[in-house]
Amino acid sequence: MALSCRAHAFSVEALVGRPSKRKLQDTREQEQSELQENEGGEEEEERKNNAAEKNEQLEMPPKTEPSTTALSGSGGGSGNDNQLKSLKEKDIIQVELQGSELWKRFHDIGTEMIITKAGRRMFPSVRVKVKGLEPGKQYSVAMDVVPVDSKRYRYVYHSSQWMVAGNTDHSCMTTRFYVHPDSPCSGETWMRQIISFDRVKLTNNEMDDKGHIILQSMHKYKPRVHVMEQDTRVDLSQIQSLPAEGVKTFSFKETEFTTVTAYQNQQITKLKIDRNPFAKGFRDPGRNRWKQWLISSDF
Amino acid sequence: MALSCRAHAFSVEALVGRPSKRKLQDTREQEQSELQENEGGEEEEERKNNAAEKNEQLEMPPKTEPSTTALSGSGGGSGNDNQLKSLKEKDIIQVELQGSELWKRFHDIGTEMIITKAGRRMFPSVRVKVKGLEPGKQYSVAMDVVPVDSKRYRYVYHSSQWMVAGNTDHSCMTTRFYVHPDSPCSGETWMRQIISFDRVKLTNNEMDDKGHIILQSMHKYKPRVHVMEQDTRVDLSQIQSLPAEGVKTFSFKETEFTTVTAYQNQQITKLKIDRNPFAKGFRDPGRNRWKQWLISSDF
DNA sequence: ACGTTTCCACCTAGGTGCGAAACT
DNA sequence: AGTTTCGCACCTAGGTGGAAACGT
Repeated sequence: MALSCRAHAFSVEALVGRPSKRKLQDTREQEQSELQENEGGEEEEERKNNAAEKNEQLEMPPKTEPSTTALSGSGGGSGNDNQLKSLKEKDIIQVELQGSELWKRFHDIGTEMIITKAGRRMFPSVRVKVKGLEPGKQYSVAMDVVPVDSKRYRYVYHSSQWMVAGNTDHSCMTTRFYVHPDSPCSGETWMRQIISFDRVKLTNNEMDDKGHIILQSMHKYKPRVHVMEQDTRVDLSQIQSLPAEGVKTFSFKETEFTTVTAYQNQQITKLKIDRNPFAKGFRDPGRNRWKQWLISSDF
Repeated sequence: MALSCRAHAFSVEALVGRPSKRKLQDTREQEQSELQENEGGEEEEERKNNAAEKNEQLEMPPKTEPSTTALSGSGGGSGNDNQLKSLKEKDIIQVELQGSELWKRFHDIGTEMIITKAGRRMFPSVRVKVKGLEPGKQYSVAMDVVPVDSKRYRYVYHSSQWMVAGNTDHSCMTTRFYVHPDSPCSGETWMRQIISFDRVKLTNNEMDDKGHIILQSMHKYKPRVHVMEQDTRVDLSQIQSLPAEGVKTFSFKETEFTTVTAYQNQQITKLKIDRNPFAKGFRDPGRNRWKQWLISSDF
């Protein structure tokens, strides 16, 4: 493996599968506000290649909640609300998405993320706050991106909508895994700071050797955040799959996105330009002023 | 303490003192050059850049040694030569300074490092290769900067020399400690890469809260590299002092420097401008061309 | 047609020494 | 007089989307 100690992205065959909690599908919106989609780590490894049978049609954009928190009980599956409330908050690992307002604005339009051969950052990026860790215990925090379904999508301009255009060819799909550079770190330190995954890069290059997360274009994905107990002395730079135990997984509906190599929906382009500091050059007023400069100055 | 998990610099009261192994002081330089050649089995790969060296008109080009290696026996400091030679190389942690040619060129003039309130990087920066670690074991690698003596210095222009100008007032001296961001990491991974401390910043602000290394201006210092066995589960972000055991410390004579807030020796300035990519704007040819631009163009 | 790649102007972010000003 | 600070022009390094070229 050509990854250096801090390359942070690793192949995880075992995680390829999509979420199989189908009965949550329609209630997912509420879960976002109450408990998000928490996927208990323990039973993740057997989810391999459940083909996505249905879900062929697009869904209506969900209504947005102001802030988003995901809880994790002990076991795995999203426990129910009452049960969770009966536990002390300290005992429950809780992950709160930062910047969820912006995420929701994108989500309402239909978030698109550009992927390139060299690797492209996400905007918005995944940023979370964690609560309920044991202060003295060591944890690692990681992120990956998993398919939402096995469909290929196509953007229909005249209706400004994404339509199913076929099925995924599961050729060389290995899910990579970005370990947050601060890992491992004490629960106290993790909880004191905002955990940002802004350096994560997405690529469509299946041969990528820079440790970026490999995705297929024109597919729907969602990022996931994993909080891992680090009591055993495993070297994260070496492991090939998630530890079976002591892993809590969180995801947020509003962070779902469709991969593209060029933006399809112009509203997305506009919002990106408007909010991403690096795109400031494309904000309107006085654009192309330099051309007039060029005209008026002679060499 | 306001340090985040990866701020990497920590107060270490226990390390405040100046080096006490005085008998090694004068022989250290020989150790450097002798040891780099002995048991010369597998360190041949680093000989690449010698030919590319262009020598400026400055001082005589020093007969450049390709690299500088320091060995560590069992104890804390640099063990003695004979004893080391009797051990197998694999059992000896060995740290080789990268870029020692450049360091030596600065050293021959009298290296100066600028320190600022906001924090200033070092140039050259400390970069090392480590050998002799146990591949599977976990290590952390750190750097600190310790006084060479308790003297205050002054640069005498007409003789181009640094002269003792008084003694240090040991007021608020706490040695800080920069833990390499890859820590902790397996010996295998550490040995596979060049370990660079180029993000280290030096400051003269005793109140610094950004984790930079705090130094006093007009004093002589030397950087040290520490290789720490990480078998115990200590959180480096929390510790206040170096572990007593399992730490090997290395330093290199040619990395000594004098702290300044503005360069004193113009030969140092010239060499910095010549070699530091960020100072390219001060390299001579066509400098100030933009002014003529300004004159010929009218607004 | 449609999707991808490449190059580019335009940004952010931040590391240089300079030189004037300020400090002591 | 010797040091330190600050704003600055000039860099490196790299993240944007546009637009044209390039597949397929």
